[in-house]
Amino acid sequence: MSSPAASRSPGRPRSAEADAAIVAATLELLVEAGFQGLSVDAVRQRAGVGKATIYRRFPDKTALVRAAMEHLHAQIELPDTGTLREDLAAVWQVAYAAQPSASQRVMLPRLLVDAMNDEALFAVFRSTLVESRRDALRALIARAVQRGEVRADLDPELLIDLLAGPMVYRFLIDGGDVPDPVGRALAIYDALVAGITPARPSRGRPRG
Amino acid sequence: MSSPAASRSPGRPRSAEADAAIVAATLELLVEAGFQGLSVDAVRQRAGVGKATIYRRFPDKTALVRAAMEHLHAQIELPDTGTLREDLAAVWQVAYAAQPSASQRVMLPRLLVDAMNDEALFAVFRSTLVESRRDALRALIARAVQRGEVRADLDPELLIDLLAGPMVYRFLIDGGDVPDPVGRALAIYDALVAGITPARPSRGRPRG
DNA sequence: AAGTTTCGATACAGCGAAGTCTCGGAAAGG
DNA sequence: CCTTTCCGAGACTTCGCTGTATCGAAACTT
Repeated sequence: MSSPAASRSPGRPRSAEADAAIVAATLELLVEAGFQGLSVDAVRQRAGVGKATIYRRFPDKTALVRAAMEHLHAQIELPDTGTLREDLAAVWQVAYAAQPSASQRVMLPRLLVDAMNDEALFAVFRSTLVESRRDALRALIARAVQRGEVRADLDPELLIDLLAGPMVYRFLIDGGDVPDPVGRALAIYDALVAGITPARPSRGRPRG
Repeated sequence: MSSPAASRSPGRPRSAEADAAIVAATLELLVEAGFQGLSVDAVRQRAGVGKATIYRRFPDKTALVRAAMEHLHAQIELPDTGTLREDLAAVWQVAYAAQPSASQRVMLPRLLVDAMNDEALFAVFRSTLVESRRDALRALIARAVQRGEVRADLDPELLIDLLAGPMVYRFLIDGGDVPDPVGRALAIYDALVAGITPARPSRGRPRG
C-alpha cells in the first residue's frame, strides 16, 4: 500500500513556523506601510527568518503579498441591535477602533491604489478588503429590509455605496483624521433616511 | 533714472519657456503616474530641459510638484440647467470625459495617498484637487437650495460628501472602470431625493 | 570685449530596495 | 554515517531614482 504522502521528498521539511511568521509579518507591515512601503528585508527581520526562506516560498514580493492577503479572512462580527442605525454605529465603532493610526485608516485606498498595476493583486485586495466589508453591510441591510426599515425596491449595492462611500471619501480627503467617525456615519444615515428634499407635507396641506 | 527692475542681476536671465515647460511636463506626468511614479528625469525629458534647470528652480522633487500643482487652478465650468439633477449629470459628464484612462480616473485617491507623508504636499493636493471640486458642487447646491430643491437645513458639506463620496469610492474599488458614471451619479442623486425608507404614506391613511 | 549666469545634456555619487548567492548548521530519510 | 533539503544570517549584484557636478554654448550686463 502506498503511503498518503508517497512522494515525500528527502531532506529537512519546510518549517510551518516560518510559514506562519512570514505571513504574519507581511500582513502587519502591509497594514502599517502599504504595498509600496513594504520591504522584503523588513518582513525578514520581523519574521526572524532568512531572506532565502521567503524567496524559496514566493517568487517575488507581489506573490508574497498576494498569498499573505489570502490568509486574511477579515472576520467581521455582525452586530444585531434591532435597528440599522445602531448596527451601523456599532460597525463603524469597531472598524475605527481597529485602526489606531491615521495611516492605517486610509489603508484601503492606499492598498487599492498600490495594486492598480497588478491585476491579480488588485483582485485579492478587493475581495479581502472591500468585498468582506460589503458582505457585512449587505447582511445588515437585508435584515433592515425584512424589518421594513429600508425600502425593498432599493438596490442594496447602491445603498452600500451610499453608506460606505462618504466615509471612505472623508477618510481619504482628511488624511485619516476624522474626529467623530461614528457621529458622521450616523449623520449620513439620517440624511439618507430623511431625504435631501424639503420636508414633504405629511398631511398633504395644499400650499398657497 | 533707475530701471523698474533696478537690481537686475547680470548674466543670462532664466528662461520663461523653461519655466512653463517644466510645470507643464510635471503636471502631465503627475496625472499619468502620480507622485511616486513621477521621476525628475522623465520631467526633464518631456520638458526638453536640463536637469540642472529644474533643480536651479526647485530644491527637490516635492517642491517641484508643489509649485506645479499651484499652477493648476482647475477651472470648472459651472453648468446651469435649472435643476440640480441635470447640473450634476453635466458635471460628471465633463469630469469623466476629461479623464481618458482608468489610471487618471483614480488620480485623486492616488495623489492624496502619495502625499500622506508630506504635510505641505497633501495640503496642496487637497486644495487644488479636492476643494476646487467641492467649491463647484457647493455652488450648485446653493442654487438648488434657493430654488427650494434641497432642504435648507441640510449641511451642504454633508450633501457634498453624499454626492461625491459614493462616486469616488466606486471609482476606487472598480479601479477606475465604471461603465456608466453619469447614470450612477443620477442613481445616487435619485436615492438621496427619495430617501431610503419605504415610501411614506402621503395621504396619511391610518393603518389597522 | 569681459564677466556672469543660464542653457541643454550628461556623467556621476549616493541610496534604498529586489532578488541572488553563500555560509555553517540543523532536521529529515536511507 | 551520508545525502538532501531547509534553516537564519547576511553579503552581494543589479536597478532605478534623487540630487550634484561638469561641459561647451548662449544670453545678458557693464
